[in-house]
Amino acid sequence: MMGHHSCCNQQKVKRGLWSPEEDEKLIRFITTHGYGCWSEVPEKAGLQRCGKSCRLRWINYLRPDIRRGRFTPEEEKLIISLHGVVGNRWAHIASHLPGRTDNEIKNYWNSWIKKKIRKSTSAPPPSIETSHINYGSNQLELVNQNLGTTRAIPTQETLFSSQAPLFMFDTITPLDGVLQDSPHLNTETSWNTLNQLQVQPFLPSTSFAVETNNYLPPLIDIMENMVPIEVQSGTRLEEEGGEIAMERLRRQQQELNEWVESQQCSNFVMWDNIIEGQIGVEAPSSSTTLSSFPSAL
DNA sequence: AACATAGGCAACCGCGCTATG
DNA sequence: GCATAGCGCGGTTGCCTATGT
Repeated sequence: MMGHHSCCNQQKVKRGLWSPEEDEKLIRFITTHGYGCWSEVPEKAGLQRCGKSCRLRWINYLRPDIRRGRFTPEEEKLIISLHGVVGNRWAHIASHLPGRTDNEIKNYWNSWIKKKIRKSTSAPPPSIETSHINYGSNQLELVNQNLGTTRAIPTQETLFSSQAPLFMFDTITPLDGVLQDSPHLNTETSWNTLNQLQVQPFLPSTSFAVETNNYLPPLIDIMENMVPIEVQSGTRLEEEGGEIAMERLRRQQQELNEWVESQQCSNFVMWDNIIEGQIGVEAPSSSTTLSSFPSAL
């Protein structure tokens, strides 16, 4: 039996809460040596913990860029909105909130949702039937199947002010390197609500948000057919692979634009953001409508 | 004041994926 | 192709504190 978690099978591993001394040891070790292999960290750092525990402690609590304290209303809205789209994919949601961990968001959601459910027992949320969205249950199934999770249809609490459903997805591979030199960064990247809320989207990849009047199986198809763009982070256009990736990106963009046009979307926004703030993308004050959305990169 | 209960949070567990040999 | 190890993720537990009785 493949030694399940042999890292934790050692006899003297300590468990439970971390003491300040242990924290200090871990911080000192990681900040001087970094972490290549977590399983080696405890021994080298002089800790009676398993590597997994060290990793968790570092990721969720000790790392310097962690953001602690209460969630802001903006963060809360973003979480609610994202949860409506991707469901319980906490790590994915966390990737949109710089400095927040999946664990923190999950805990927050679990507390929050309990309250919400309790409160709403007297006034249940509108059912799908009462919303204006028109789609068949088979389509819903299709979407859930394709996207892997069952999710709420986000009608009530999306970041957008309208009642149209919001869909959002990321390209599979980070594009930061390619986009560094891309003219596309000069487009009217738009995310009105985020801008209004002064939330800086902070994603590991290019993302699209589509607000539609219709339901979305065609978009799912596009997503399914998207080819991962594999370019090392930091690759520039003039370097090997840059052109090809850019071409693929253009093609994807075009497909998406075509689809958006065919769907009479009420709104179509797209934003980029770049890891570690290498490039800041300023969102304009108002959302770019389809008609003014630049079709070319 | 003493106890019970609920909520918030940090940490753990087990599974699945990936890399390596 | 198989075995193994490490890591990341989502679900879950359990401790501590605040609040209620």
